Amino acid sequence: MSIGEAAQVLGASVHTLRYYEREGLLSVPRQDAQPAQENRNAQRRYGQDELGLLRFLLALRATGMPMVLIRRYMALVRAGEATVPERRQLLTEHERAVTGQIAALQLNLKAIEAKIEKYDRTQGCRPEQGGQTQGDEHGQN
Amino acid sequence: MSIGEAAQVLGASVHTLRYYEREGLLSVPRQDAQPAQENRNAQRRYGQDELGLLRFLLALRATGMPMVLIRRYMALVRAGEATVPERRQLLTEHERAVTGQIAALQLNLKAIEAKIEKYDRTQGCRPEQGGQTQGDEHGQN
DNA sequence: GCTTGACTTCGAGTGCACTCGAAGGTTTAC
DNA sequence: GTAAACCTTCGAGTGCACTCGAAGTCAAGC
Repeated sequence: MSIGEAAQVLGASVHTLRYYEREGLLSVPRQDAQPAQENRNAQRRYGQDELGLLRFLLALRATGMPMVLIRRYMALVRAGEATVPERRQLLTEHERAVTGQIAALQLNLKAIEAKIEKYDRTQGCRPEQGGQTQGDEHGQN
Repeated sequence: MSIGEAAQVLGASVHTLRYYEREGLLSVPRQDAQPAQENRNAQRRYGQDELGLLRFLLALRATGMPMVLIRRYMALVRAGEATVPERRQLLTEHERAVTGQIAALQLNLKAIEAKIEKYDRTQGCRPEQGGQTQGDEHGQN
C-alpha cells in the first residue's frame, strides 16, 4: 500500500504521514527494488502492521495525547516486548486523562443543556413580552 | 468583586478576563465613583450576573466552542430576550457537536483500553520470553 | 501617604500540530 | 516510454487562544 492510499484509508494527508515519520513517531519500511542498490528515494510501503500502528496513533492523537508522549510510546513499541510494562503504564495514565476529559465534557454539556431547557421554558411561557425588562432578573441570559 | 477576585474564583487569569472583554465576548460594568466625573480608568466590578455569564462562557470554551461563536452568542444575550430562539439554536448545534466529540472520545478510549488489556494478557501468560520474536506476529504492538 | 492592585495600549511571544509549496530528482504502473 | 505518484530538504505560514511584559496612570484600602 502506497502512502497515498494509506492517507486516504486513514483519513490523514500525505503531508501529515510523512510529518509523523519525520518527527520520529513511527518508521515505515521501504520498497527495496534491487538489493544491491542504494535506495535513496525508495517508496514507503504500508502493511497491516503499519496501518494498525497508525490507527492507534491517530486514536492517541484524537484523545489529545501530545506528540512527545506518542513518540515515547512508539519508541517503546519499537524497542520490543520488554517494554510492555512501561507502555502499559503510559497508556494507563493517558486513559485516566481521557476519562477525566470526558467527565469534564459531560459536566459542561449538562450546563449547556440546562440553558437550552431554560430557553425552552421561557419560550413556552411567553413567546412575546412587552414592557420594560429591568430590575433583578437574576441570571436571565 | 474585583477582577483579581473574579479571576481566582473562576480559575482564569486576570489577563484572560481582560482579553475576553477586549475580544468583545462580554462587557463588565465599571465602578462609578463620582457620577459627575469622567471614568477613564474605572475598575471592573463583577456581580452575580457577570460571574454566571463567565462561568457559562468557560463551559462553552471547555467544550471547544471557538471564540467567534461565543462572541456571537454573547452578543445575542446582550441584545435581549428577542434573540432567545437564535441563542437556542446556536447552543443546540453546539450540543450536537459536543455529543459527537464525546462519542468519538469514548470510541478511541475503548481502543486504548483494549490495548491495555492485551498488554495485561501477554504479561500474565509469559512475563519473560526467550528466543527469536520473528515472523507474522500480526499486530503485536 | 503609600503600597497594592487596577487601569490603558501596544506589541510581541508561545505552543502545538499541522499545512503548504517549491525545487529537483526517482520510481511505478499502465 | 511516459505520466502520475513518489522521494528529498527546506523553510515558511497557519490557526487558535492565550500569555506576557512594559510603560505610564489612577484609585482603594489601611
